[in-house]
Amino acid sequence: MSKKSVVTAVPLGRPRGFDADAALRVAIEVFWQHGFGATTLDELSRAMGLSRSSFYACFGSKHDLLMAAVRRYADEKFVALTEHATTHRDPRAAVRTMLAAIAEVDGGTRGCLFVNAIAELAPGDDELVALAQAHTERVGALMAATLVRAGCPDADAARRAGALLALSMGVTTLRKIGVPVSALTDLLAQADHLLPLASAPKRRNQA
Amino acid sequence: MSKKSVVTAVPLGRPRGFDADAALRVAIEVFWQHGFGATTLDELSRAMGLSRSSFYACFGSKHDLLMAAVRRYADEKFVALTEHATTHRDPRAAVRTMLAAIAEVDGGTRGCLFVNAIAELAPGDDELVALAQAHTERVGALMAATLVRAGCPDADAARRAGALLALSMGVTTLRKIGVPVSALTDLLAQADHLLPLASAPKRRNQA
DNA sequence: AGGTTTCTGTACAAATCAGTCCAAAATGTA
DNA sequence: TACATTTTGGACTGATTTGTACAGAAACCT
Repeated sequence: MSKKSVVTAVPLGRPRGFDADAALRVAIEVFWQHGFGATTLDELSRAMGLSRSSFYACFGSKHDLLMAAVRRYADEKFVALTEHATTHRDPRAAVRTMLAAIAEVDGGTRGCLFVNAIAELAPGDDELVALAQAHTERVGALMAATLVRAGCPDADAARRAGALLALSMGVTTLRKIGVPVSALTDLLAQADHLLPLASAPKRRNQA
Repeated sequence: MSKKSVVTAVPLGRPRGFDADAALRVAIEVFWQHGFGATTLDELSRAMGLSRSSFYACFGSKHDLLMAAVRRYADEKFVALTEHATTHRDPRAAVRTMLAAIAEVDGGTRGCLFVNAIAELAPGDDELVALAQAHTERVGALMAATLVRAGCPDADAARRAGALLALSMGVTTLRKIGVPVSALTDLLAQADHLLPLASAPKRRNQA
């Protein structure tokens, strides 16, 4: 009755000659390097290795592609952060690793694609703002949970997580103007002052 | 011998029919709101109230105008910060006021023109990067000096100042995606943990 | 008032932009 | 092999971009 299988859904006609996933990854790099406005469609399609018509057929528009790129970037980063949060035995170490990841300390002078896009297009771009809100919220929640695990009182977790987030985001901007990595890691280490008691881990009323 | 005075240098011919200073201020607003790439020259000249030829005769180019706008913005902010640093009797209060000023907490959702420009154009724009470096350095030095005045050991002042700077810059980005002001001030108050002993102001070995 | 210098509005130029269209090519199926 | 379906390349479009040229108007100095 049905041709083959409902779930397999073999595409008819000529298959595309490029890997949409790899192309999106390239697009991330290009937007990351040059921003949205300064990137032309020719530059994009050439770097991604596909023609104009294939570009529009697959990605819709320049702005759609940006959204896809930022979304992918944010998702992958969130996955990595979750891993950092759960992998480390010491929650304080987990927080430090997370901060370094958010700050993109070893990502060159491109800064953070997420922060870059927000700074360039928000608050005028509603779609981007919505995505940014959702992503910031989930990362903040993850950070807060890790802080609680490190002994931070629940009432303070959210605001401290927010401060740490802001700190890391600011670091990405400093990186873009050429502040050396050594100074930034040194600077990022100051986050320890926002963590629960340094030397004494978890001093609770237990037994 | 000389016409009138060397320093006065009265301009010959028809005087310009607009206030270049006020026009620059308007340009700051426009760039602040829409960024560099998304702002057209028509939009600029119309908002500034001058024709195309007057625009180019007075400001050179769109990019030159951006540089002038950012420079003016940074200079005025630095003047205000210096005032905050020297006016307050309590250096801790001075720091808090400075942070609020840098974070543009009550500046709407436009964020900070300085951070916006960096995120959009750095690291590709050498001229902007140079300006950003110089400004960041002087603000950092001012902040560090204030921290020292608050009892922070000299060795830590620079990195703590940097952390506070990054924190404030990150807050501007959060503001752009709609995080409410109340949350941000609450979040910014976490900076106290980066200051010398909170409740006990200056516990040194004196007498 | 005359002359000189500078401003100002508009028209113009050349380039570039995002996005569309269409015919040809390539694939799976029958 | 013939058909249906989709991709692909490249030309094309129309709007928009920054920046320039020019001619007339306006102000200052002598």
